[in-house]
Order: sequence, then C-alpha cells, then structure tokens
Amino acid sequence: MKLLAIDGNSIVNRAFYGIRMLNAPDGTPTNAVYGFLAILQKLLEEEKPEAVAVAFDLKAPTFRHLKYDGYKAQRKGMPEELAVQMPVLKEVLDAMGILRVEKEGFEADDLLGTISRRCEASGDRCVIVTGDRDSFQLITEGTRVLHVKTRMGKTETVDYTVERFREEYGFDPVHIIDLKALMGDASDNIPGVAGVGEKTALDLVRRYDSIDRIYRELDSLEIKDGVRKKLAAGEESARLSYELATIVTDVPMELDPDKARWDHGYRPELYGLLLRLGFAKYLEKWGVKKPEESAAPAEAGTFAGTCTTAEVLTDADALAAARSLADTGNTVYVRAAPGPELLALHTDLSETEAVAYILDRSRFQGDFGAALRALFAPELPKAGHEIKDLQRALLDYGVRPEGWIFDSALAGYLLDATAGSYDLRRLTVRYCGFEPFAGTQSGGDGQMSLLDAPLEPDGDRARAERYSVLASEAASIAALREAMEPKLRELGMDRLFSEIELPLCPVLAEMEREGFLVDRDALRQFGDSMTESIDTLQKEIWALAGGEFNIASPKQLGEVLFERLMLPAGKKTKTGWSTNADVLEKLRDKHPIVDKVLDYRMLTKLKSTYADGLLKEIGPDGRIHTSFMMTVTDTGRLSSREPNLQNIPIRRQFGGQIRKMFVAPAGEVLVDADYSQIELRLLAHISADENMIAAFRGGEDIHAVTASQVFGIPLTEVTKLQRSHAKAVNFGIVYGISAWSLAQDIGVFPNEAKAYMDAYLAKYSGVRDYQKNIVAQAKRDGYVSTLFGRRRALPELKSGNFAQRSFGERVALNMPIQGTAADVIKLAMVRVWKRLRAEQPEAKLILQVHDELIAQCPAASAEAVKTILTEEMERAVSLSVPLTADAGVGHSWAEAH
DNA sequence: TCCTTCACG
DNA sequence: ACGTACGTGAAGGAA
Repeated sequence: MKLLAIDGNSIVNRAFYGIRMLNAPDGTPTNAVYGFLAILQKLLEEEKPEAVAVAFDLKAPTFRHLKYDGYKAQRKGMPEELAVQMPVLKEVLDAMGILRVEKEGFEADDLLGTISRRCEASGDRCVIVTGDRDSFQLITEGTRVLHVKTRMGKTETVDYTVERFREEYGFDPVHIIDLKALMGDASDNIPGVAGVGEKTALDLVRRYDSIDRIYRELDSLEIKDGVRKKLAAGEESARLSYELATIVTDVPMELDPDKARWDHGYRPELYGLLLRLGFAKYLEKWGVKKPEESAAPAEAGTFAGTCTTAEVLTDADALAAARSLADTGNTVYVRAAPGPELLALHTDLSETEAVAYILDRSRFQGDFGAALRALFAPELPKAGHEIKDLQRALLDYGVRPEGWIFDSALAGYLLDATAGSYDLRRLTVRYCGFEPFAGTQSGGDGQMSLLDAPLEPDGDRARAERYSVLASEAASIAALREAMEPKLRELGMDRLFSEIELPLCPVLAEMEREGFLVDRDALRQFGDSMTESIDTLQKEIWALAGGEFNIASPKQLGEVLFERLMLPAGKKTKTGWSTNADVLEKLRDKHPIVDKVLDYRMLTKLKSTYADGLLKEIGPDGRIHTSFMMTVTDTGRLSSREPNLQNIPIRRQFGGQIRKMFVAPAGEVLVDADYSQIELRLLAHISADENMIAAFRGGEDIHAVTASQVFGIPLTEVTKLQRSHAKAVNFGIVYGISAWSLAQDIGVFPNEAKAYMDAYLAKYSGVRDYQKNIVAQAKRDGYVSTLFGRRRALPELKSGNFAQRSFGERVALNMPIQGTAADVIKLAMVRVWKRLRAEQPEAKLILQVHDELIAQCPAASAEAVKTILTEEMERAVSLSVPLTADAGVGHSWAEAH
C-alpha cells in the first residue's frame, strides 16, 4: 500500500504565500485552502495513493523544545488571513473523508516521522509531502519526500529518493541532522556551532558523515585549525542542536497505516461547504453530489415562484406574445442558446407570476425573422447575458440592436474584472445564491421543472428539459439584475455600465458583422513569396549548425547555439535555455547563424500567423470578421479574437506589408484616426503634474521635452538617442517600472537607468507624488479605479509574496492610466457611431486597436468622416491637457494610418 | 495542456 | 534574496 503523508502546516503556508488573495462569496479568505486543495488534487492524481493522512501542528509548546528556551519563541505568529483558514481547511479535509493527524505537544514533522516508520514496519510505502527541507532526514528506501515549491503561482514538486538526495547533497539523508547540528537553522532557532556556516558544515558532513565521528576524531581530522577550534568550542551546542534537529519517530499514538485508507467517500456536508467557499469547480471535478436531504433548497422555490407558466411559441402566438409584452412594457429577460435559433424569454406578469416563452426555430412554422423582429421591438426593454453576441446574430434577421438595458456578463465584469469567466450559472450562484435548473441529466439532482407538462404534450423529455433549463436561466438573468444593479450603483459604476459598456454593444456587434476586407490574392502571393526565403534561410542555418534540426524548437535551437556552437551561455533558464529575441540580439556579432535565426523567426511568424493564418479567416464575403471580447482584460480594454486584428504587424521589416492587404472595396476608402500619446496625457491629467501639463499644452514633442528635462539640456540640443531613452522612461513610468528593467530595455547599466528615473521623478514631482499616493490608496482600499469609475481589485498588494506584491504595485500604477484610456475610446466609439449613423449612414466603423479607430466609407465622404472621427475622439473627455487625434485616409490600412 | 515566442497598443 | 514593465492572442513544440 502507498500512503501519502502530508505536512499540513507546511503546505498550507506555501499555498497562502504562493497564491494571490482569494475570497469566498462571504468574504472569508480562501487562497490557502484553495491552494492546498489544488496541490492535494495534483498529488492524488499523480501518486494515486491508497491512503492519505494530513498532519498538523498543535500550538502548545512541547517538552522536546523546553530543553532549549526560546525554541520557536520568535517564530512569527501566523497572519490573521491565514489563521482563519486553518479550521476551514480541516473542515474540508474531514468532509472529504481524509484522515487528519494531530497530537498535543508534537509537530507535524514528528507525526510524519512516526507515520513513515510505521509504514516501513508494516511493509507499506510512504510518500511525505512537505515544503520544508527538515523532513529530508526521514528519507529511506521505503519513504520518499516530495518537496513542494511554489514559484510564480505555479507549484512544482521535486521527488527525493535516497539516490536523488545523495546526488544533490553528497551524503545520506539521515545526516541532514548532523548538518543542521553544525550549521544551525535560524528559522527553527537551532544554534549550531558558532562560526560554522553552510559551506564548512557541508564539507564536514560529506567527509565524515556524523558529528559523533567528528568529535571522536576531532584531533586527527584534516581541517583548518580555526575550524577545529570552533568545533571544539561549540560541541555542547552541536549536541543540543542535534537533538533539536532530530525528528521524533515514536510519537505515542494509535495509528496504523490502514486507518488512513481513503475510499474517495465524500461526506454529504462537502457539497455545501465547497459551494460556500466558492469552489464550485471542485464540485464538478470531484463529482460531489448534492445531498438528498437538501433536495428542496431555495433555488427550487425561486425558480418555481418566478416562472409559473411557459409556452412554446408558434407563429401566431409569437405575434400575440409580442403584443402583450409591448402592452405590459415589462423587461424581457432573454437567454439564447447559443444563437438566436433557440431562445427563452422570461418576463414578470405580476409580483408572483411570470411567464417564459420559448422560441425554437427548428419547430417554428412561419416567418421566424418576423417573429424575432416583433418580439425584440426596439421600445421593449430587454436584458440578457453577453448581449453583444446576441445582437450580432439578430442583425442577420433584421433585428435592430436597441432597447437593451442590462447584460449580466458585463455587470459581472465591471463588478470583478479579474474573475476570468462570467458564466451565467456561476454568476447566479455567486450573486444570487442559487443554481438555475440544470436538467435531470447534467444536474443529476432529480429536480423536475414545472415546465415539463405544459411544454411537451408529445412527451419529448430531452427537449422539454432543454427548454426548462433555458427558461430557468432566463429567469436567473432577472435575479442577477436585481442583485447586481444595486452593487453597480454602490460602487459608482452605474453610469460606466449604462452609458459606455451597454451602448458599446451594438457598436461592436455591427463592427464584427461588417468585417474588414482583405485582398486575398495579394495575401496568398505574399505568403508564397516567403516560402523561398524561409527555405534558403533554413538551409543556411543547417549548414552553419553542421546538421539538420527543427529551428522552431527552442529546445533544439538552444542545444545548437549553446552546446554545439558554444555561444556564451544564454543566461536565462526556465525549462532550458532562453532563445528569445532579446537573448539572440546580444549574440548577433558572435556568430553569423544568429542573424539568420532571427530572420527565420520573423519570416515564419509572418507566414504562419499572418499570411496563412489570416487567409483561413477570410469569409465568403472576402472579409475578416473578428470577435471583440468585452470581458477579458483586467483593465477595461477590449480584446480581439479569431482572428486577433489588434496585433497585425506594422513595426518591423515587412510588417507594414500585411497592412497593405487590409483594404476598402472599390469606390470606398478607409479612414484611420488614432489618439496621440493618450496614456501620457492621461498621466499628466491624473497626476496634475504642472511640468507635464505645460509640455502638452505647449504642443511640444513630449519625449524630447522629457529628454531635455531629465538630461538638463536645452530642447534644441536633445540627441536622437537621448530622446529614445526618454521615450523608454516615459513608457516605463506608465507601466510602473524598475530601474533594472529600464536598463535592460535601453541597454545601459542599472545605476544609469536609476539616475534617469530619479531625474525624471524630481522634474515631474507631481508624477512622483501621484505614484506614491495611488499605491498607498490601493493598499488602503484594496482596489484602483479609472476616471470613469472602472475598478480593478488588487488582492496581490496584501500578499506575503514579494513578487506578487510588487506586481500589485505596478498594476496600481498602470491600471488607472490604461483603463481610463480604454474608457475614453469606448465612449468615443459610441459617439462616433451615433454621429455616423445620423450624418454618414454609409460609413461604418470596422476596427478598434486600443487607441485607433478605423472606418470604411464612400470615397466622397472621406473628409466628413475624418472630421467626425477626430472631433468625437477629441471631445469624448475634457482634460487639463489637450487630447488630440490624428487621422488619415487611404485605400489600405497601411496608407490610411 | 503548458510553455515559449512574438505580433500589437 | 526575492525577480524583473502594463495589457492582449496565436502558433508550434514539448509533454
């Protein structure tokens, strides 16, 4: 039998410091519990143990430690946020049916030591899991130690067997005790021998194994006299340290490995517990069923109470239903699955009565489009989930995207932009505390729907269930609105929601539908033309390397460059050598192969992602229709997908070529307008820095002015290099830079970069004060926000992990700037769209690239459209500095930009 | 599925 | 001593 013996305290600590702050819906911190379960889950999958035990320390001091006054006396108490999670974790383990081992007066280590020895006695294998190296002394032929490390939020385990340990340390595991006896351990208050550090101790143990032997043969050892002296002086301390470092393996307790057998038998309370903690994903992953006795929870009542009748609409019904909806004027809650071919429309008839209409194209006799147009009348208030996608689909049926007043996905995004997913069912659990009806098959809870009977006289249960699920989900959008709108108001985001995000939906829906015309033949030709160059480069690289290999494989390329050609070791290593452009750039003059690899990379990227990749995305209409994602970024920006049209090349050689293939149809042109320095201008405005404001008001070249200020020279004497360095500093400031990274970026020594930054912050003292204040404010409030009230929570700032905390600080500096810029252009888009519709109805917005808008229009209206774009972009917000947009007109994107 | 690399603002 | 800039998405290799 294999037993997994986990050091509970150690792992929960790793989890707490390694994982960013998480909270249950009720506010309880959960990151340590979550992290522990993630590690446990991984171990269970990988090790498949028959038995599991988790050992915990109990607080009381122990007799063993009384011998040395002060042992662990100064070990810091656990932070409050972790302490409150301990009982929760224990509760979860109990509910999972996993054995907990605790004994007054003993540490987890001692319990693990005892368990592992008992395993050995009974012929069982034991795997100890811990984040401390203390337990390495327990490694034997029958006992491995899995050492858990967390790096950058990822957990890694290193599997220590006796052999692995010997390889790394150069002696047997049990002598780790002797090592500690000599070198001590500050964190455990083990004194060791004064004057003996890690180096000396390692050397001694490697050569003589034990302190017993060292002291027995002290006079004849081949060591320096100074060391001999220190050892002699410290013998008593060494002997004491040895005892302190020795893990107890005979804790008096009743425990045979059999008692730890784990049968995956979850207790009923696990369901509610996981739900309360917001760990819904484990419900599914572990297949935890809802317990029988709670089969009639709030959700059933809510659902039944809010939807008393249901109707599958036929042709005639649809029009009648539409009329009655229009009469009541009530909001209609729409759930689409996934397109508009199957819809549930829920609406309240009275305080206690509601109705759900089902519209199913596959069973609809008559003009489906007419029914849709009637039901989605512009004046009827409508709410939905991910309404932009529904609006886009409805455009195909001639339904105008008007009258939408709520979107639960968008609301979820504004309320928690870092949540990552806004699944309707999950939102409902989180904000309303119930789960929409899931159907008897997938939900498996046996709950039946009231909709069953009236819907399906012909007895098609599967279909009836599908309708019921949809209707229940439509109802939950109503519940979500009730729960979320007050929250949006509380957080001051109601206007952001109703005046920017919601009105943007129809704009994006139309942009997606419109698409961007691409010159297919030219693009294909361009792709073909690269094949030859790539082939040639490949052969040249192989010749220089002295053999064929896959240049696209970082692993193989690393071997060629750093092993075969012996180029100066690419310093960065994670899963091998880094071969990225930064590294290769530094090796360019070391070997001719490097330049060719860089070119090869550039061309293959261009070909696979842009030439070939985009060709696949061109629709039958010759146009590329991207999807704009509204709930992806943490800052409020849009993102673009399938394909991504926000990263089309422009900068490097051949980069601009691709943009020549993005064109307007004959007789039409593209109008392109982009903000000039919007982020820096917002920094000037938000920080109210007088110097920077003056520079922008004077219409100066901001990077040149910065150079002049930082280097203390007249504007006219700024060199190109100085300007480019100043530009890098400007960018860095917006991102929350460190001097080290700036140095990397512009290729100077860190102390020089530091000097630039100091000079910058001295000149722009308003920026310096702003940076100080925003971080302090973020720490105090736990979030940062934009000028328009968009928020981003920053639990990272409370992390005990240095890297995560630093990350949080940089985000606090960047998000208000990047996020406000996102708000501004979104607002501009809404305004541009309205004006175009009124004044230039043939002109269409077709693309947004963060600070750039592209429209397509008849050549004759180019100037008018250009004016509308620049005016609305510049007027979207009023700042203490001018906000300018530059526009161009052309037949291709390259030309217009 | 994760990682690395690289395209954009 | 930490680990190095903010925000994305796609392709291809490695596992």
